[in-house]
Amino acid sequence: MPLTFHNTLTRRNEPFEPIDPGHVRMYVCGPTVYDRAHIGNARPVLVFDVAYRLLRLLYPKVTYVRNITDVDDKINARAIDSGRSIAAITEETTRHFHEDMAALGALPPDVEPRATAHIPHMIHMIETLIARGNAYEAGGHVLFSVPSDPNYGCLSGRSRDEMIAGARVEVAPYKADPADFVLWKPSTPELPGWESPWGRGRPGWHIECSAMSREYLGETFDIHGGGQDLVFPHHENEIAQSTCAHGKPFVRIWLHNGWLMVEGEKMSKSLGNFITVHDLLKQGVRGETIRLCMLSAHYHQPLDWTAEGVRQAKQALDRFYTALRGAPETPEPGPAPAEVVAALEDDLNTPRAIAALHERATALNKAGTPQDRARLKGELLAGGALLGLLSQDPDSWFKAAAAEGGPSVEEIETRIAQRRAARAARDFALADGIRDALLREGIVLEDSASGTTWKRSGG
RNA sequence: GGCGCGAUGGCAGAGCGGUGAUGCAACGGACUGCAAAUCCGUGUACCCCGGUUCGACUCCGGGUCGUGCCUCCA
Repeated sequence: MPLTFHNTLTRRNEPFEPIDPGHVRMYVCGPTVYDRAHIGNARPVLVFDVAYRLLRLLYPKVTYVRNITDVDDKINARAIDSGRSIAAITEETTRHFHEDMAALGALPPDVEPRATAHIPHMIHMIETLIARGNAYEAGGHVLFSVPSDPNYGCLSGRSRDEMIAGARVEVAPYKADPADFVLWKPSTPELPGWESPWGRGRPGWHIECSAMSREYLGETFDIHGGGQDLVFPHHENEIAQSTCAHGKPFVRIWLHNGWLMVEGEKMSKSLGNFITVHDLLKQGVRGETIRLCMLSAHYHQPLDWTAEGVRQAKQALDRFYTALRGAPETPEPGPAPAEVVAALEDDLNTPRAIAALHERATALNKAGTPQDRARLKGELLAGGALLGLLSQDPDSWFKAAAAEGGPSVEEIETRIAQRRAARAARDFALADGIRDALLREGIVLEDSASGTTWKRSGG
C-alpha cells in the first residue's frame, strides 16, 4: 500500500511521491522560544516525529528541518516583563524545549536553524522580492504586495477580498493594500535589530521559514508541517514569499495537525488550564504516557486532553509492558508488523497502528511456544519503535520511582520476602496484610508460579 | 459576517456501501489460598430529516449541536 497524506493544499488524500526518491525533505514550524512548551506545542512535534520515523523506514535518506524562532515580539515583551536579557530567555527556553521533547521520545531534527542566525538570508530574500516587484518599502517597513501574487490564498482557500472583509484589525496606513503583510519592520534602539538596506530593523514573522527552508531543503521540497492554526496567515504567506522569490513551486504536501483542547475547553492562560509538558512530567506522568495519549487520536482530529485519557494511555502501556515482561529475549528486533506500517502509511493513522500493537500484545499473551513468544515480542517492539514507544526495559517501566517518592526497592523486596515467609507458613492474614499495605503505597504485587513480581501503580 | 472541521456503544477512538475495530470501564467464567496479571465470554454504537441504492453508520442535500481560523498562537 502506497504512502498517502492528507494534503491541505488539495484537501484530499494523495499518494506521496518524493521529488527525489533517494532523499525526502521535510520542514516543520518549530517553537517561538519565550516560554515552556505546552502540550499543544508537543502535538506537532510528536506527530511529525512519527512521520519522520516512517519516512526513514521507507526512504534511504530524510532531512527533517525544524526551526527555532528566537526573534519575536513575544520574546521582547517577556524580556521587558522579566527584566532578563533576550539571549538568556531564548537560550534557556530552547534548552527546556529540548529536554521536554526528549522526555517525550521525540528524535531531534536533522537541522534546527535559529532565526537570528539567518538574518542575512532573510534580507537577501526580501531584496529579491523587491526586485521582482512583489514587495515594497514604506515608512521603514518592507511589505509583501499581496495583489502581486495571483495565487495568493491557494492554501487557505480564501480570496483576498474575503480576507479583507473578515479582517478585524485596523489597516496600517503605510500598507498599499489592506492584505499586505510585513517582511521587515524598523526597530527602536531598545529592541533587537540588524542593519539592513532599509535601516536597522527586524524580520516579520513569516520570512524566516521561507529563508531557512530554502537554505536547508532547497526552493522546492516535499513536506511542510505545522499546526492547523498556521494555515492562515503563516503558511499562506510563506507560500507567497517563496514562490514569488523563486518562481517555482514551494512545497508538495502540506500537513496540519488539529487543535488540542483540555477537558473540553480551549487551552488558555485565562482559563487556568494551560498545561506544560514540564508540569506533567513533574506530576509523575511519564513522557511515554504523554506520547501515547497524544498519538491515540488521529493527527487531523481535534484532541481533547483529559485526565481520563492520560489514565487510559497509562493502562495501555502497562498492558504492553506486561506482555513484554513475560516474554523471552529476542535476538533480533525484526521488521515492524505490516499492519502497523500500513496504518501509518494511511495518512499517519496512529490510532489504528496502536490497535495493531494491542493485537500483537494479545497474541503474545496467548502464544504457547517460546519461539512464537520471542517472535511476537520482536514484532511488538518493532511496531512500538516505529511509533517511538516501548523502548524501555519493562522492569524500568514498572519500577521507576514515582515523582512523589514511595517505598524504596529495598523496602519493597524486604516486605515481599516477609510475605513469602507468611505464605509458606499459610498465614494468609499476615500475607494479605502486607500486600494491602503495599497497595496503599502504590505497589501492586503479582504472584506467579515463578515467584512474586511487583510494579508501581502511579504515573 | 467570511472560510473550514467534526458528531460512532458507559468512556476514548478507528473504519467501511452489505462481515469482528481496538483499548479502558462493567458483568460472567477459567486460573489463584485470596488477589493481581492473563485468557475465554457478554452487551439493541453509529446526531436528526430527506434522497440515491437491492442494501448506508459509510455517498448526496438540508437541519441541529459542537468546535477552529479570519488578530499573536501548535
